[in-house]
Amino acid sequence: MVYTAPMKWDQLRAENCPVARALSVVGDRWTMLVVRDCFLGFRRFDKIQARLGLTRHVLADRLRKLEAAGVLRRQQYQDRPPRFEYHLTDAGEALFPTLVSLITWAEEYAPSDEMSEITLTSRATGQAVDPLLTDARDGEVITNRTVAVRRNRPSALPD
Amino acid sequence: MVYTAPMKWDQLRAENCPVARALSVVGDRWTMLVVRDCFLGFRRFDKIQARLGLTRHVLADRLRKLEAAGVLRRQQYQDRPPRFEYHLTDAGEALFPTLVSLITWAEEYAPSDEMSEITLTSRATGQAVDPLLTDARDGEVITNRTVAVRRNRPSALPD
DNA sequence: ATGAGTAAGTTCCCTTTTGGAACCTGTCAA
DNA sequence: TTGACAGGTTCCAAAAGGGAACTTACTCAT
Repeated sequence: MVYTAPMKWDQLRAENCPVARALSVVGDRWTMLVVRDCFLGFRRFDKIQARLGLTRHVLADRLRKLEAAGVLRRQQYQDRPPRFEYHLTDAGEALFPTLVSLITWAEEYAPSDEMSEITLTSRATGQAVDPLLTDARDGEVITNRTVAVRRNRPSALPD
Repeated sequence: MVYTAPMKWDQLRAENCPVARALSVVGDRWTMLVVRDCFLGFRRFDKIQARLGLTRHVLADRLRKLEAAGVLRRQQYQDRPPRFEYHLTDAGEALFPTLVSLITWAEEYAPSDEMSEITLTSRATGQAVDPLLTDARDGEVITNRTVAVRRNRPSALPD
């Protein structure tokens, strides 16, 4: 068997596959939930920790990594003692479609008996939105049937 | 402080938030990479293990969980000894927009120096596609500026 | 018939990560 | 001066993960 170097999680960001690189930033168990709370407007350590129920040092670690990855920006809102809020950067806000696609998937394939805790509404009309992934060039719907994920050569991964 | 029950990872699927429910299925470090390989047509244990470099018992565990979640379906392709392939179900194929949004994000915000290992091309034209999330009702582009993520009451999580 | 190869796991041991709880620092208000 | 608030850090025990070997049940070339 032709053996190619295994992909270690902590060096995933150097990988050539964009999926691996994205997951090296947001692929952690808690990270997308932290990002969700930032989109919901929760920006402070204690608030996010209480909402998510993760331990404080894991949250501190995730916030550091998200800041290092350029997804969050730490913004001081008081001196003495210095206190910070975590704001989404442009890169962080660009995760919105990912968050939306997770919501859309769960509403259909992992439903809850109760009413969902969050909804997506148009800021212009206030109406619920119905997210659909399309091709910007011609407006065609993007699904696994209409679009192919293809591997390019050369790849670090086995065929 | 009003304390609400912390969210344990293994009971995340019972949560009321669709993001949490989606992540209880695909929020693991390796799971979306397994799904990616299924979209690329890699369906067998050894192949996926060699490509991802994760340990065999972790892969076995993830495949079991993805099957239990209805994302993958185990399909026997030979008897004596019985051997199986892992195929995406409808729920699995419905993760395509999530995968695409991760790819799109990484290409812009976590670029690699080399050419990306995978690309998205139209099955009809063979051309590269330019994914864009829109509202199916009126075709408006969905971003954090045009669409609000809102919390509904009642919620299990603190305000 | 013998040994190597294929495929899909399981088992073992050790390291890393996480969970849970307490502690620390600086400030303000009662 | 005691307590609350905010954002961490530190400690220990438990859980998850990495690495490698082992198992089962075949096939195929020597």
